[in-house]
Amino acid sequence: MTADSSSAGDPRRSLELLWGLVPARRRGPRPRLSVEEIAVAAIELADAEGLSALSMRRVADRLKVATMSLYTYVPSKAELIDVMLDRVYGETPKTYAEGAGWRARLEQVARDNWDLYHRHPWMLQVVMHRPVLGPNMIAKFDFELRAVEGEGLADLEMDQVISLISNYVHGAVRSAVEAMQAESRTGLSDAQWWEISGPLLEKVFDPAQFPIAARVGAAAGEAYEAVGDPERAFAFGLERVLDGIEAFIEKRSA
Amino acid sequence: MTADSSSAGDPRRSLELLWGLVPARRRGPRPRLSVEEIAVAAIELADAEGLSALSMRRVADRLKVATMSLYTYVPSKAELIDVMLDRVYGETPKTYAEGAGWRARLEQVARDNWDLYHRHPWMLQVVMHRPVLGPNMIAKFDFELRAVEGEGLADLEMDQVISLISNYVHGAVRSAVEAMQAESRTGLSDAQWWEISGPLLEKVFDPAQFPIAARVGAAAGEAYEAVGDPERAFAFGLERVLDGIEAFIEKRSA
DNA sequence: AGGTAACGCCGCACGTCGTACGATAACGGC
DNA sequence: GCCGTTATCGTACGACGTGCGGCGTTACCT
Repeated sequence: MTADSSSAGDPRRSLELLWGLVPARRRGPRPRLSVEEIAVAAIELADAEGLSALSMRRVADRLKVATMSLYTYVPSKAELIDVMLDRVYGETPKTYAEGAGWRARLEQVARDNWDLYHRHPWMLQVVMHRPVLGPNMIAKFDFELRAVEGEGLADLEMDQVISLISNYVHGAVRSAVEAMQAESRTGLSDAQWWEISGPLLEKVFDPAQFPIAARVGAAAGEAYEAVGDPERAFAFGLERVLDGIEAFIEKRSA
Repeated sequence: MTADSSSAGDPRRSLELLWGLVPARRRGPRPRLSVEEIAVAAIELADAEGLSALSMRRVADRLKVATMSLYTYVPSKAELIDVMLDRVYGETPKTYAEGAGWRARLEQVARDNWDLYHRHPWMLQVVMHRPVLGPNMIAKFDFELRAVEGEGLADLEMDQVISLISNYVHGAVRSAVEAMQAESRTGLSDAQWWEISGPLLEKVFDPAQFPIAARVGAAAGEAYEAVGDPERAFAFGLERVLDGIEAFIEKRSA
Protein backbone atom coordinates (compact mmCIF):
# COMPACT_ATOMS: atom_id res chain seq x y z
CA MET A 1 0.00 0.00 0.00
CA THR A 2 2.61 2.58 0.86
CA ALA A 3 6.15 3.34 -0.08
CA ASP A 4 9.18 4.54 -1.78
CA SER A 5 10.72 2.85 -4.65
CA SER A 6 14.00 3.57 -5.88
CA SER A 7 16.59 3.30 -8.45
CA ALA A 8 18.42 3.46 -5.16
CA GLY A 9 20.69 0.60 -5.96
CA ASP A 10 24.35 0.68 -5.20
CA PRO A 11 25.50 2.69 -8.20
CA ARG A 12 28.56 0.51 -8.70
CA ARG A 13 26.54 -2.69 -8.87
CA SER A 14 23.83 -1.10 -10.97
CA LEU A 15 26.30 0.20 -13.52
CA GLU A 16 28.04 -3.13 -13.74
CA LEU A 17 24.73 -4.82 -14.38
CA LEU A 18 23.56 -2.21 -16.85
CA TRP A 19 26.69 -2.22 -18.97
CA GLY A 20 27.38 -5.93 -18.70
CA LEU A 21 30.59 -5.50 -16.76
CA VAL A 22 30.22 -8.66 -14.74
CA PRO A 23 33.26 -10.71 -15.61
CA ALA A 24 31.65 -13.97 -16.74
CA ARG A 25 31.93 -16.89 -14.36
CA ARG A 26 34.12 -19.81 -15.32
CA ARG A 27 33.70 -22.54 -12.79
CA GLY A 28 30.65 -23.84 -11.04
CA PRO A 29 27.24 -24.93 -12.21
CA ARG A 30 25.83 -23.41 -15.36
CA PRO A 31 23.56 -20.46 -14.55
CA ARG A 32 19.93 -21.24 -15.24
CA LEU A 33 18.97 -17.62 -15.59
CA SER A 34 20.31 -14.26 -16.67
CA VAL A 35 19.78 -10.72 -15.45
CA GLU A 36 17.96 -10.14 -18.69
CA GLU A 37 15.46 -12.92 -18.10
CA ILE A 38 14.86 -11.78 -14.57
CA ALA A 39 14.26 -8.21 -15.68
CA VAL A 40 11.82 -9.35 -18.33
CA ALA A 41 9.86 -11.42 -15.85
CA ALA A 42 9.85 -8.55 -13.37
CA ILE A 43 8.65 -6.09 -16.00
CA GLU A 44 5.85 -8.43 -17.05
CA LEU A 45 4.75 -8.77 -13.46
CA ALA A 46 4.90 -5.04 -12.76
CA ASP A 47 3.05 -4.25 -15.99
CA ALA A 48 0.31 -6.68 -15.14
CA GLU A 49 -0.14 -6.11 -11.42
CA GLY A 50 1.66 -2.92 -10.50
CA LEU A 51 4.76 -2.15 -8.56
CA SER A 52 3.21 -3.22 -5.28
CA ALA A 53 2.89 -6.75 -6.62
CA LEU A 54 6.52 -6.83 -7.64
CA SER A 55 8.21 -8.98 -5.04
CA MET A 56 11.26 -11.14 -5.29
CA ARG A 57 9.11 -14.14 -4.43
CA ARG A 58 6.64 -13.47 -7.20
CA VAL A 59 9.40 -12.93 -9.76
CA ALA A 60 11.10 -16.13 -8.68
CA ASP A 61 7.81 -18.05 -8.91
CA ARG A 62 7.36 -16.79 -12.44
CA LEU A 63 10.79 -18.15 -13.34
CA LYS A 64 10.22 -21.43 -11.49
CA VAL A 65 13.17 -20.83 -9.24
CA ALA A 66 13.56 -20.36 -5.52
CA THR A 67 13.41 -16.81 -4.28
CA MET A 68 16.98 -16.65 -3.10
CA SER A 69 18.35 -17.77 -6.43
CA LEU A 70 17.62 -14.34 -7.81
CA TYR A 71 20.25 -12.90 -5.52
CA THR A 72 22.90 -14.70 -7.51
CA TYR A 73 22.18 -12.38 -10.41
CA VAL A 74 21.08 -9.20 -8.75
CA PRO A 75 22.37 -7.73 -5.48
CA SER A 76 18.96 -6.55 -4.33
CA LYS A 77 15.57 -5.45 -5.48
CA ALA A 78 16.76 -1.87 -5.91
CA GLU A 79 19.28 -2.80 -8.58
CA LEU A 80 16.70 -4.98 -10.25
CA ILE A 81 14.44 -1.96 -10.60
CA ASP A 82 17.34 -0.02 -12.10
CA VAL A 83 17.77 -2.70 -14.72
CA MET A 84 14.03 -2.78 -15.41
CA LEU A 85 14.05 0.96 -15.94
CA ASP A 86 16.92 1.05 -18.35
CA ARG A 87 15.39 -1.78 -20.27
CA VAL A 88 12.09 -0.04 -20.86
CA TYR A 89 13.89 3.17 -21.78
CA GLY A 90 15.12 1.21 -24.73
CA GLU A 91 11.59 0.90 -26.07
CA THR A 92 11.11 4.50 -27.17
CA PRO A 93 11.69 5.33 -30.84
CA LYS A 94 15.03 6.89 -31.62
CA THR A 95 14.36 8.63 -34.93
CA TYR A 96 12.39 11.73 -35.79
CA ALA A 97 10.22 12.12 -38.86
CA GLU A 98 12.25 13.42 -41.75
CA GLY A 99 12.20 17.21 -42.01
CA ALA A 100 10.19 17.76 -38.84
CA GLY A 101 10.79 21.05 -37.02
CA TRP A 102 11.59 21.36 -33.34
CA ARG A 103 7.94 21.63 -32.43
CA ALA A 104 6.98 18.40 -34.13
CA ARG A 105 10.03 16.74 -32.61
CA LEU A 106 9.17 17.89 -29.11
CA GLU A 107 5.62 16.76 -29.59
CA GLN A 108 6.91 13.35 -30.59
CA VAL A 109 9.07 13.21 -27.49
CA ALA A 110 6.05 14.01 -25.35
CA ARG A 111 3.87 11.43 -27.03
CA ASP A 112 6.51 8.72 -26.97
CA ASN A 113 6.85 9.25 -23.24
CA TRP A 114 3.10 9.29 -22.82
CA ASP A 115 2.96 5.92 -24.56
CA LEU A 116 5.88 4.51 -22.60
CA TYR A 117 4.31 5.39 -19.26
CA HIS A 118 1.06 3.87 -20.36
CA ARG A 119 2.78 0.61 -21.23
CA HIS A 120 4.63 0.58 -17.91
CA PRO A 121 2.66 2.54 -15.35
CA TRP A 122 4.87 1.32 -12.51
CA MET A 123 7.51 3.73 -13.81
CA LEU A 124 5.46 6.50 -12.27
CA GLN A 125 6.16 5.11 -8.84
CA VAL A 126 9.86 4.74 -9.20
CA VAL A 127 11.93 7.56 -7.81
CA MET A 128 14.25 8.64 -10.57
CA HIS A 129 16.60 11.28 -9.36
CA ARG A 130 20.15 10.35 -10.02
CA PRO A 131 19.16 8.77 -13.24
CA VAL A 132 19.98 5.21 -13.97
CA LEU A 133 23.02 5.81 -16.12
CA GLY A 134 22.36 2.86 -18.37
CA PRO A 135 22.95 2.79 -22.10
CA ASN A 136 19.29 3.12 -22.97
CA MET A 137 18.69 6.01 -20.63
CA ILE A 138 21.60 7.92 -22.08
CA ALA A 139 20.49 7.21 -25.62
CA LYS A 140 17.02 8.43 -24.77
CA PHE A 141 18.35 11.61 -23.20
CA ASP A 142 20.52 12.29 -26.22
CA PHE A 143 17.65 11.67 -28.58
CA GLU A 144 15.33 14.00 -26.73
CA LEU A 145 17.92 16.78 -26.64
CA ARG A 146 18.28 16.51 -30.39
CA ALA A 147 14.72 17.79 -30.65
CA VAL A 148 15.89 21.26 -29.68
CA GLU A 149 19.48 21.17 -30.91
CA GLY A 150 20.44 23.96 -33.29
CA GLU A 151 17.62 26.32 -32.34
CA GLY A 152 19.87 28.85 -30.69
CA LEU A 153 19.40 27.65 -27.12
CA ALA A 154 22.20 27.39 -24.58
CA ASP A 155 23.02 23.93 -23.29
CA LEU A 156 21.33 24.62 -19.99
CA GLU A 157 18.23 25.92 -21.71
CA MET A 158 18.00 22.78 -23.80
CA ASP A 159 18.06 20.75 -20.62
CA GLN A 160 15.41 22.96 -19.08
CA VAL A 161 13.13 22.64 -22.07
CA ILE A 162 13.38 18.87 -22.02
CA SER A 163 12.77 18.87 -18.27
CA LEU A 164 9.72 21.01 -18.76
CA ILE A 165 8.28 18.59 -21.27
CA SER A 166 9.16 15.58 -19.12
CA ASN A 167 7.67 17.12 -16.03
CA TYR A 168 4.46 17.95 -17.78
CA VAL A 169 4.13 14.53 -19.36
CA HIS A 170 4.88 12.83 -16.09
CA GLY A 171 2.17 14.80 -14.32
CA ALA A 172 -0.37 14.34 -17.08
CA VAL A 173 0.21 10.66 -17.54
CA ARG A 174 -0.04 10.19 -13.85
CA SER A 175 -3.56 11.47 -13.65
CA ALA A 176 -4.56 9.63 -16.80
CA VAL A 177 -3.17 6.31 -15.64
CA GLU A 178 -4.63 6.68 -12.20
CA ALA A 179 -8.00 7.31 -13.77
CA MET A 180 -7.70 4.17 -15.85
CA GLN A 181 -6.59 2.08 -12.92
CA ALA A 182 -8.98 3.45 -10.37
CA GLU A 183 -11.59 0.81 -11.07
CA SER A 184 -9.32 -2.18 -10.85
CA ARG A 185 -7.48 -0.81 -7.84
CA THR A 186 -10.53 -0.08 -5.78
CA GLY A 187 -13.00 -2.55 -7.19
CA LEU A 188 -15.35 0.36 -7.77
CA SER A 189 -16.25 1.84 -11.15
CA ASP A 190 -16.40 5.61 -11.44
CA ALA A 191 -20.16 5.36 -11.50
CA GLN A 192 -20.32 3.23 -8.38
CA TRP A 193 -17.87 5.50 -6.64
CA TRP A 194 -19.95 8.54 -7.42
CA GLU A 195 -23.13 6.73 -6.43
CA ILE A 196 -21.67 6.40 -2.96
CA SER A 197 -19.89 9.74 -2.73
CA GLY A 198 -22.49 11.94 -4.41
CA PRO A 199 -25.38 11.63 -1.98
CA LEU A 200 -23.07 11.86 1.01
CA LEU A 201 -21.39 14.93 -0.37
CA GLU A 202 -24.70 16.60 -1.07
CA LYS A 203 -25.51 16.42 2.61
CA VAL A 204 -22.38 18.27 3.71
CA PHE A 205 -21.26 20.36 0.76
CA ASP A 206 -22.79 23.78 0.27
CA PRO A 207 -22.51 24.83 -3.40
CA ALA A 208 -23.15 28.44 -2.42
CA GLN A 209 -19.93 28.48 -0.46
CA PHE A 210 -17.80 27.24 -3.33
CA PRO A 211 -19.79 28.11 -6.44
CA ILE A 212 -16.94 27.87 -8.91
CA ALA A 213 -15.82 24.47 -7.73
CA ALA A 214 -19.39 23.26 -7.91
CA ARG A 215 -19.93 24.59 -11.43
CA VAL A 216 -16.61 23.52 -12.92
CA GLY A 217 -16.58 20.24 -11.06
CA ALA A 218 -19.94 19.36 -12.59
CA ALA A 219 -18.80 20.35 -16.07
CA ALA A 220 -15.55 18.43 -15.78
CA GLY A 221 -17.26 15.40 -14.30
CA GLU A 222 -19.64 15.27 -17.22
CA ALA A 223 -16.92 15.74 -19.83
CA TYR A 224 -14.67 13.08 -18.40
CA GLU A 225 -17.32 10.44 -18.63
CA ALA A 226 -16.42 10.45 -22.29
CA VAL A 227 -13.80 7.83 -22.90
CA GLY A 228 -10.39 8.99 -24.03
CA ASP A 229 -10.75 12.38 -22.49
CA PRO A 230 -7.62 12.31 -20.39
CA GLU A 231 -5.88 12.14 -23.73
CA ARG A 232 -7.58 15.32 -24.87
CA ALA A 233 -6.61 17.04 -21.63
CA PHE A 234 -3.05 15.93 -22.24
CA ALA A 235 -3.11 17.32 -25.77
CA PHE A 236 -4.55 20.60 -24.52
CA GLY A 237 -1.80 21.09 -21.98
CA LEU A 238 0.88 20.03 -24.43
CA GLU A 239 -0.22 22.68 -26.91
CA ARG A 240 0.07 25.36 -24.20
CA VAL A 241 3.47 24.14 -23.16
CA LEU A 242 4.70 24.10 -26.74
CA ASP A 243 3.31 27.59 -27.31
CA GLY A 244 5.25 28.76 -24.30
CA ILE A 245 8.44 27.18 -25.59
CA GLU A 246 7.81 28.70 -29.01
CA ALA A 247 7.62 32.16 -27.50
CA PHE A 248 10.88 31.48 -25.70
CA ILE A 249 12.72 30.22 -28.76
CA GLU A 250 11.53 33.17 -30.80
CA LYS A 251 12.65 35.64 -28.16
CA ARG A 252 15.95 33.84 -27.87
CA SER A 253 16.73 33.93 -31.57
CA ALA A 254 15.65 37.58 -31.89
CA MET B 1 10.86 -0.30 -0.78
CA THR B 2 8.18 -0.60 -3.41
CA ALA B 3 4.56 0.18 -3.70
CA ASP B 4 1.30 1.83 -4.37
CA SER B 5 -0.28 4.25 -2.07
CA SER B 6 -3.70 5.32 -2.18
CA SER B 7 -6.44 7.55 -1.12
CA ALA B 8 -8.09 4.26 -1.87
CA GLY B 9 -10.13 4.23 1.26
CA ASP B 10 -13.75 3.21 1.30
CA PRO B 11 -15.27 6.48 0.08
CA ARG B 12 -18.12 6.23 2.54
CA ARG B 13 -15.86 5.89 5.54
CA SER B 14 -13.44 8.51 4.28
CA LEU B 15 -16.18 11.06 3.75
CA GLU B 16 -17.61 10.43 7.18
CA LEU B 17 -14.22 10.98 8.71
CA LEU B 18 -13.47 14.04 6.62
CA TRP B 19 -16.72 15.81 7.32
CA GLY B 20 -17.07 14.73 10.92
CA LEU B 21 -20.15 12.63 10.31
CA VAL B 22 -19.34 10.03 12.92
CA PRO B 23 -22.24 10.17 15.33
CA ALA B 24 -20.45 10.80 18.65
CA ARG B 25 -20.24 7.83 20.96
CA ARG B 26 -22.26 7.79 24.13
CA ARG B 27 -21.32 4.80 26.24
CA GLY B 28 -17.99 3.24 26.97
CA PRO B 29 -14.62 4.56 28.07
CA ARG B 30 -13.63 8.06 27.09
CA PRO B 31 -11.55 8.02 23.89
CA ARG B 32 -7.90 8.82 24.54
CA LEU B 33 -7.30 9.96 20.98
CA SER B 34 -9.03 11.60 18.07
CA VAL B 35 -8.78 11.19 14.32
CA GLU B 36 -7.22 14.65 14.29
CA GLU B 37 -4.43 13.69 16.67
CA ILE B 38 -3.73 10.52 14.74
CA ALA B 39 -3.56 12.41 11.46
CA VAL B 40 -1.18 14.96 12.97
CA ALA B 41 1.11 12.27 14.27
CA ALA B 42 1.01 10.46 10.95
CA ILE B 43 1.79 13.63 9.02
CA GLU B 44 4.73 14.39 11.29
CA LEU B 45 6.07 10.92 10.76
CA ALA B 46 5.61 11.01 7.01
CA ASP B 47 7.16 14.48 6.78
CA ALA B 48 10.17 13.35 8.73
CA GLU B 49 10.80 9.89 7.34
CA GLY B 50 8.76 9.52 4.18
CA LEU B 51 5.73 7.53 3.26
CA SER B 52 7.57 4.24 3.47
CA ALA B 53 8.15 4.84 7.17
CA LEU B 54 4.48 5.50 7.75
CA SER B 55 3.19 2.39 9.43
CA MET B 56 0.36 1.90 11.84
CA ARG B 57 2.85 0.60 14.37
CA ARG B 58 5.06 3.66 14.14
CA VAL B 59 2.12 6.05 14.39
CA ALA B 60 0.81 4.18 17.41
CA ASP B 61 4.24 4.27 19.06
CA ARG B 62 4.35 8.00 18.57
CA LEU B 63 1.02 8.33 20.35
CA LYS B 64 2.02 5.88 23.09
CA VAL B 65 -0.82 3.58 22.27
CA ALA B 66 -1.06 0.01 21.04
CA THR B 67 -1.16 -0.44 17.30
CA MET B 68 -4.63 -1.83 17.16
CA SER B 69 -6.10 1.05 19.08
CA LEU B 70 -5.79 3.18 15.98
CA TYR B 71 -8.39 1.03 14.32
CA THR B 72 -10.97 2.37 16.72
CA TYR B 73 -10.67 5.74 15.04
CA VAL B 74 -9.78 4.90 11.50
CA PRO B 75 -11.01 1.92 9.47
CA SER B 76 -7.66 1.33 7.80
CA LYS B 77 -4.46 2.94 6.70
CA ALA B 78 -6.02 4.00 3.40
CA GLU B 79 -8.61 6.19 5.08
CA LEU B 80 -5.94 7.61 7.37
CA ILE B 81 -4.02 8.76 4.32
CA ASP B 82 -7.17 10.38 2.98
CA VAL B 83 -7.50 12.34 6.19
CA MET B 84 -3.83 13.31 6.13
CA LEU B 85 -4.24 14.61 2.60
CA ASP B 86 -7.26 16.73 3.25
CA ARG B 87 -5.61 18.15 6.32
CA VAL B 88 -2.52 19.34 4.48
CA TYR B 89 -4.68 20.77 1.70
CA GLY B 90 -5.91 23.14 4.35
CA GLU B 91 -2.46 24.66 4.66
CA THR B 92 -2.38 26.51 1.35
CA PRO B 93 -3.29 30.20 1.35
CA LYS B 94 -6.81 31.00 0.25
CA THR B 95 -6.53 34.65 -0.75
CA TYR B 96 -4.91 36.31 -3.74
CA ALA B 97 -3.00 39.56 -3.64
CA GLU B 98 -5.34 42.48 -4.11
CA GLY B 99 -5.67 43.52 -7.74
CA ALA B 100 -3.50 40.72 -9.11
CA GLY B 101 -4.26 39.60 -12.65
CA TRP B 102 -4.84 36.00 -13.69
CA ARG B 103 -1.17 35.49 -14.42
CA ALA B 104 -0.04 36.54 -10.98
CA ARG B 105 -2.80 34.46 -9.46
CA LEU B 106 -1.83 31.36 -11.41
CA GLU B 107 1.77 31.90 -10.46
CA GLN B 108 0.75 32.04 -6.84
CA VAL B 109 -1.19 28.81 -7.23
CA ALA B 110 1.87 27.16 -8.68
CA ARG B 111 4.18 28.45 -5.98
CA ASP B 112 1.79 27.58 -3.15
CA ASN B 113 1.66 24.04 -4.44
CA TRP B 114 5.42 23.96 -4.85
CA ASP B 115 5.74 24.94 -1.20
CA LEU B 116 3.11 22.50 -0.05
CA TYR B 117 4.80 19.58 -1.75
CA HIS B 118 8.11 20.60 -0.26
CA ARG B 119 6.65 20.61 3.21
CA HIS B 120 5.01 17.22 2.66
CA PRO B 121 6.96 15.30 0.04
CA TRP B 122 5.05 12.11 0.79
CA MET B 123 2.12 13.65 -1.10
CA LEU B 124 4.02 12.89 -4.28
CA GLN B 125 3.66 9.20 -3.62
CA VAL B 126 -0.02 9.18 -2.89
CA VAL B 127 -2.25 8.27 -5.77
CA MET B 128 -4.78 11.03 -6.08
CA HIS B 129 -7.25 10.15 -8.73
CA ARG B 130 -10.75 10.32 -7.41
CA PRO B 131 -9.88 13.21 -5.22
CA VAL B 132 -10.44 13.07 -1.52
CA LEU B 133 -13.65 15.04 -1.40
CA GLY B 134 -12.85 16.69 1.91
CA PRO B 135 -13.66 20.26 2.84
CA ASN B 136 -10.13 21.47 2.42
CA MET B 137 -9.63 19.85 -0.93
CA ILE B 138 -12.80 21.40 -2.28
CA ALA B 139 -11.88 24.81 -0.90
CA LYS B 140 -8.48 24.51 -2.54
CA PHE B 141 -9.98 23.53 -5.87
CA ASP B 142 -12.41 26.43 -5.72
CA PHE B 143 -9.65 28.84 -4.83
CA GLU B 144 -7.44 27.69 -7.67
CA LEU B 145 -10.24 27.97 -10.20
CA ARG B 146 -10.83 31.55 -9.12
CA ALA B 147 -7.42 32.36 -10.57
CA VAL B 148 -8.85 32.04 -14.07
CA GLU B 149 -12.49 32.92 -13.45
CA GLY B 150 -13.83 35.72 -15.58
CA GLU B 151 -11.19 35.53 -18.28
CA GLY B 152 -13.52 34.28 -20.94
CA LEU B 153 -12.73 30.58 -20.58
CA ALA B 154 -15.32 27.84 -20.66
CA ASP B 155 -15.72 25.79 -17.49
CA LEU B 156 -13.90 22.86 -18.99
CA GLU B 157 -11.07 25.07 -20.15
CA MET B 158 -10.68 26.48 -16.66
CA ASP B 159 -10.35 22.95 -15.36
CA GLN B 160 -7.81 22.11 -18.05
CA VAL B 161 -5.72 25.16 -17.25
CA ILE B 162 -5.62 24.29 -13.56
CA SER B 163 -4.77 20.70 -14.44
CA LEU B 164 -1.96 21.87 -16.63
CA ILE B 165 -0.48 23.95 -13.84
CA SER B 166 -0.93 21.14 -11.33
CA ASN B 167 0.63 18.58 -13.60
CA TYR B 168 3.63 20.74 -14.27
CA VAL B 169 4.15 21.59 -10.61
CA HIS B 170 3.78 17.97 -9.63
CA GLY B 171 6.41 16.90 -12.10
CA ALA B 172 8.79 19.71 -11.27
CA VAL B 173 8.52 19.32 -7.53
CA ARG B 174 9.06 15.65 -7.89
CA SER B 175 12.47 16.03 -9.43
CA ALA B 176 13.42 18.81 -7.05
CA VAL B 177 12.39 16.89 -3.96
CA GLU B 178 14.05 13.73 -5.13
CA ALA B 179 17.23 15.67 -5.65
CA MET B 180 17.06 17.04 -2.12
CA GLN B 181 16.32 13.67 -0.64
CA ALA B 182 18.79 11.66 -2.65
CA GLU B 183 21.52 12.01 -0.07
CA SER B 184 19.51 10.98 2.94
CA ARG B 185 17.79 8.16 1.06
CA THR B 186 20.92 6.59 -0.26
CA GLY B 187 23.47 7.69 2.30
CA LEU B 188 25.55 9.04 -0.56
CA SER B 189 26.08 12.72 -1.30
CA ASP B 190 25.88 13.82 -4.92
CA ALA B 191 29.65 14.16 -4.92
CA GLN B 192 30.21 10.67 -3.53
CA TRP B 193 27.69 9.25 -5.95
CA TRP B 194 29.45 10.84 -8.88
CA GLU B 195 32.82 9.78 -7.57
CA ILE B 196 31.66 6.22 -7.89
CA SER B 197 29.60 6.52 -11.08
CA GLY B 198 31.86 8.89 -13.03
CA PRO B 199 34.95 6.72 -13.47
CA LEU B 200 32.87 3.65 -14.17
CA LEU B 201 30.81 5.48 -16.75
CA GLU B 202 33.90 6.82 -18.45
CA LYS B 203 35.01 3.28 -19.13
CA VAL B 204 31.84 2.32 -20.94
CA PHE B 205 30.32 5.51 -22.28
CA ASP B 206 31.50 6.84 -25.61
CA PRO B 207 30.87 10.61 -25.84
CA ALA B 208 31.27 10.47 -29.58
CA GLN B 209 28.23 8.27 -29.84
CA PHE B 210 26.01 10.63 -27.87
CA PRO B 211 27.67 14.01 -28.20
CA ILE B 212 24.68 16.12 -27.23
CA ALA B 213 23.92 14.15 -24.09
CA ALA B 214 27.56 14.40 -23.10
CA ARG B 215 27.73 18.14 -23.66
CA VAL B 216 24.41 19.08 -22.10
CA GLY B 217 24.80 16.57 -19.32
CA ALA B 218 28.08 18.17 -18.34
CA ALA B 219 26.62 21.67 -18.47
CA ALA B 220 23.57 20.70 -16.46
CA GLY B 221 25.61 18.77 -13.94
CA GLU B 222 27.78 21.79 -13.34
CA ALA B 223 24.86 24.19 -13.04
CA TYR B 224 22.95 22.02 -10.63
CA GLU B 225 25.81 21.92 -8.20
CA ALA B 226 24.65 25.40 -7.34
CA VAL B 227 22.20 25.17 -4.48
CA GLY B 228 18.65 26.25 -5.16
CA ASP B 229 18.87 25.53 -8.81
CA PRO B 230 15.95 23.18 -9.03
CA GLU B 231 13.97 26.23 -8.04
CA ARG B 232 15.31 28.17 -10.99
CA ALA B 233 14.45 25.29 -13.30
CA PHE B 234 10.95 25.32 -11.85
CA ALA B 235 10.63 29.05 -12.44
CA PHE B 236 11.86 28.64 -16.01
CA GLY B 237 9.25 26.02 -16.84
CA LEU B 238 6.52 27.94 -15.09
CA GLU B 239 7.20 31.02 -17.22
CA ARG B 240 6.88 28.93 -20.37
CA VAL B 241 3.66 27.36 -19.19
CA LEU B 242 2.20 30.72 -18.29
CA ASP B 243 3.23 32.11 -21.66
CA GLY B 244 1.41 29.26 -23.30
CA ILE B 245 -1.69 29.93 -21.24
CA GLU B 246 -1.45 33.61 -22.06
CA ALA B 247 -1.47 32.89 -25.76
CA PHE B 248 -4.51 30.71 -25.23
CA ILE B 249 -6.43 33.27 -23.23
CA GLU B 250 -5.68 35.97 -25.77
CA LYS B 251 -6.81 33.80 -28.64
CA ARG B 252 -9.91 32.86 -26.72
CA SER B 253 -10.95 36.42 -25.95
CA ALA B 254 -10.23 37.59 -29.50
C1' DA C 1 -27.73 1.69 43.37
C1' DG C 2 -27.12 -1.95 40.44
C1' DG C 3 -27.29 -4.09 35.99
C1' DT C 4 -26.19 -4.14 31.31
C1' DA C 5 -25.12 -2.76 26.76
C1' DA C 6 -21.91 -0.17 24.25
C1' DC C 7 -17.48 0.85 23.46
C1' DG C 8 -12.22 1.82 23.87
C1' DC C 9 -8.09 -0.74 24.28
C1' DC C 10 -4.90 -4.13 22.95
C1' DG C 11 -2.33 -9.08 22.76
C1' DC C 12 -2.01 -12.53 19.60
C1' DA C 13 -1.69 -14.48 15.22
C1' DC C 14 -1.58 -14.92 10.07
C1' DG C 15 0.29 -14.14 5.77
C1' DT C 16 3.05 -10.86 3.36
C1' DC C 17 7.63 -8.65 2.45
C1' DG C 18 13.29 -8.23 1.64
C1' DT C 19 17.17 -10.60 2.47
C1' DA C 20 21.23 -12.73 5.63
C1' DC C 21 23.22 -17.12 6.35
C1' DG C 22 24.89 -21.53 5.53
C1' DA C 23 24.36 -26.14 3.55
C1' DT C 24 24.43 -28.68 -0.62
C1' DA C 25 25.26 -29.87 -5.16
C1' DA C 26 26.97 -29.06 -9.86
C1' DC C 27 30.61 -27.87 -12.69
C1' DG C 28 35.53 -26.46 -15.01
C1' DG C 29 40.37 -26.88 -14.87
C1' DC C 30 44.08 -29.46 -13.48
C1' DG D 1 39.36 -37.82 -9.84
C1' DC D 2 39.93 -34.01 -7.09
C1' DC D 3 39.41 -29.22 -5.65
C1' DG D 4 38.04 -24.77 -5.69
C1' DT D 5 34.32 -22.09 -7.44
C1' DT D 6 29.81 -21.04 -7.97
C1' DA D 7 24.56 -21.76 -8.40
C1' DT D 8 20.69 -23.17 -5.81
C1' DC D 9 17.69 -22.87 -2.15
C1' DG D 10 15.62 -23.91 2.95
C1' DT D 11 15.32 -21.59 6.99
C1' DA D 12 14.86 -17.67 9.72
C1' DC D 13 14.32 -12.76 11.32
C1' DG D 14 12.13 -8.56 11.86
C1' DA D 15 9.24 -5.56 9.53
C1' DC D 16 4.33 -4.80 7.62
C1' DG D 17 -1.45 -4.43 7.70
C1' DT D 18 -5.09 -6.00 10.13
C1' DG D 19 -8.91 -9.78 11.82
C1' DC D 20 -10.35 -11.65 16.06
C1' DG D 21 -11.65 -11.89 20.60
C1' DG D 22 -11.04 -10.81 25.51
C1' DC D 23 -10.97 -7.27 28.99
C1' DG D 24 -12.10 -3.35 31.46
C1' DT D 25 -14.52 1.22 31.51
C1' DT D 26 -18.35 4.03 31.10
C1' DA D 27 -23.23 5.88 30.61
C1' DC D 28 -27.78 4.96 30.43
C1' DC D 29 -31.99 2.55 32.20
C1' DT D 30 -34.46 0.75 35.67
